[in-house]
Amino acid sequence: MKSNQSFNEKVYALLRKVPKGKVTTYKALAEALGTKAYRAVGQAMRCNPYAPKVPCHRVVASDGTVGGFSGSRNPKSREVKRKIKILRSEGVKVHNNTIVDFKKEYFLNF
DNA sequence: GCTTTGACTCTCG
DNA sequence: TCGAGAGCCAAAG
Repeated sequence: MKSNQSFNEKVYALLRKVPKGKVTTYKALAEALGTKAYRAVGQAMRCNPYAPKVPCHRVVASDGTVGGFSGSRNPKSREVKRKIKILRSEGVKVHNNTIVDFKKEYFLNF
């Protein structure tokens, strides 16, 4: 299998598979790709060339905490806050930077 | 082509 | 229960 698309693009593809109102984790994405590059997935989000197509806000930590990137460290950015707002709009309940019923909304069946 | 970093995760103390 | 360290892979310099 040749990697025609870059690793990040694969992540975007999987992330795009995530239905609306559901969330996933970096681990799930990495595992789905057949690798353990959890961090590589995050890096793809960091670039996030496909902003609307790649809902990085739907990606959370394995613990279900949204914090982990520019949010906990930069509360002033409150960028995460906006993402949380979107998640709530999608139907995902988020409280205290954490996904409510995370396991319930956890989507790993790509 | 090697080194550094990174929006992570897991295990040990 | 919380904190620190190691491991893993990939992209960028």
